[in-house]
Amino acid sequence: MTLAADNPLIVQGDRTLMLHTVRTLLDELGRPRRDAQGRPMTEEHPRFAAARDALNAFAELEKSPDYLHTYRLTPVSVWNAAALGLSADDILARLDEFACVPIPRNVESEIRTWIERYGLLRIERVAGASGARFALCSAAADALADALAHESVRKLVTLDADGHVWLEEHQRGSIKQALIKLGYPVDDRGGYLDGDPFPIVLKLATRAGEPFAPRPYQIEAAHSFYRGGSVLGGNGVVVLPCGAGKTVVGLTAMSLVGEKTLILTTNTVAVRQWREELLDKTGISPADVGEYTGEEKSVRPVTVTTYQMLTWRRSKTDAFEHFALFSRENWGLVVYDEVHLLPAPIFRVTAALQARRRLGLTATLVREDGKEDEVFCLIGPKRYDVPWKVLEDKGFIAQARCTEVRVPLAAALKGKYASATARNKFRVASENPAKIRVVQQLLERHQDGRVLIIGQYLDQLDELVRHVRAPLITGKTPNAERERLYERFRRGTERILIVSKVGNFAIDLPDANVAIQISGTFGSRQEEAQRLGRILRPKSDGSAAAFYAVVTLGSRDQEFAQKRQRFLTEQGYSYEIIDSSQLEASVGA
DNA sequence: TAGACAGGAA
DNA sequence: TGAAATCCTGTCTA
Repeated sequence: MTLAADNPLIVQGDRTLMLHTVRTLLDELGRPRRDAQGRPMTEEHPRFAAARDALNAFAELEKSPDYLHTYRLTPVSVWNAAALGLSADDILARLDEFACVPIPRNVESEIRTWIERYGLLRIERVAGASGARFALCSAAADALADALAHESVRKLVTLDADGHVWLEEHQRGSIKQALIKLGYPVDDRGGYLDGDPFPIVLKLATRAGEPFAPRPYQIEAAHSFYRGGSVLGGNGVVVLPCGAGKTVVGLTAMSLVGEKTLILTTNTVAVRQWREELLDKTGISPADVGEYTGEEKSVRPVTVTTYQMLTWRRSKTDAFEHFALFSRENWGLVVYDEVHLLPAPIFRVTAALQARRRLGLTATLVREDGKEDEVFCLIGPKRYDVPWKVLEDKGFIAQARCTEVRVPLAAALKGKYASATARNKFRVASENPAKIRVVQQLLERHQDGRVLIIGQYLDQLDELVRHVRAPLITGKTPNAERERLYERFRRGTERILIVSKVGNFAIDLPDANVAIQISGTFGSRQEEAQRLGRILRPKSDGSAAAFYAVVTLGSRDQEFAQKRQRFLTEQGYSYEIIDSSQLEASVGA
């Protein structure tokens, strides 16, 4: 089907894509049908879901209000598609298939240019008498000349009399960074050093005696990364939803590489979880798994550490003391857990590590700091991605119903809101005391639910504790106490937990099936995804999970809630919007 | 020698 | 846009 007038997509000259989510129902005479109140009736656009899934591979969702979603084509979004094997014709065919107006010429040519640029410049390893050398080359002489016209590139290379362009091995990363800024994503065929061999086999049963095998998509993801060990594989990012078992993808990749491995994580809880998983699901002996943290600094064939450990320094001007870990062993693979959080200094070391295999794992490739291009050129392209909804359909993650509950601000607080500075408006709206009543109603609705209540402001959470009988966990709660409360929640002794931002990080509460978010960070898409992820572990009875975002009606809070929801909307989740009075009615009924 | 806690960094 | 949580190291106590 091509260019049908009732298609849902408009491609605009500024590279934005507008996608209609609904269409108006018409009567036999072609007039809008109206409901009892005389309002035009709508239904979900029949091609919306298919279009959304098609666009997901090469465009980024920007805005998702009710009726019209906006996507953007960016160089990185298109290069990721190129790395997945899509051609310009594939992309244009998909746009054509869903468009209701012609695709602007300039967009077509830009897509072609971007796709052509992917791999136009290559880094090749050239064997020589005195060891391997690395050359920057291209089938297109003018592209090479264009790149060399920039000082940022030329200062990193040497030219010989024959016009060959040579670079030092350790400059592979820097040159790729410089070139991607110029719009040239380099195809690095320089290959990898072999790390010290360290065979890793996956076990067929966990220590608890339960059968274990990676799921089909986990195996596929690991193979998409490794690709038979050729120079075309061996680096890149695997994107999987929270709760879909990214660690197992890491373990499978490690077993394919079979060399000493360095694993980088965000915090010590995650370090322990990786260690547990390694011992539970692989044949590695406890003596071969090292933990390199504040408490213990052991370096073993498989070593797990934190980003903070590596980026620690005495003062701003001192050196990064623990960077040496990267060269302490002949690592064959470096795993970057939660790669969307990778801090700037780690990019710097990674730039010098281009001869090591690198695997990035994340649930959300979007970074709020816009450094997607650095992830792209230093870790690698997106190698594998499964839409959340697909895993949901197959039962690997729980179904989730998302609801946004809008609560008015009491008249007494309207003045305070109006007179607050722009930056305080968000907080005043976020801390709307009327949200407490909503929480109580939601708790009534889910009387048997295992509920997490998540908030951003400690004052607000303290206030909530006075009305809802449940323990509160914040950053100040000692680790032992946290563990005790999590354990009580798992056993069912506690049915409700109130958590601050600690709830964003690795906490493993498989039975939680209701999450109520009463406040969140300004517009963090990945935070919203993490929070939903907390309740996505499949339930033993196969039941659905419920996610509520409680926001103040018509306020900054509501605006930012929409921004936060963008990522999940892109994944196919839709938020039902209700206002608090409806909730009152439904609970009463 | 473990644990608790303060202080600094990003 | 700001608040909160994190981690590390170093020091103190028992």
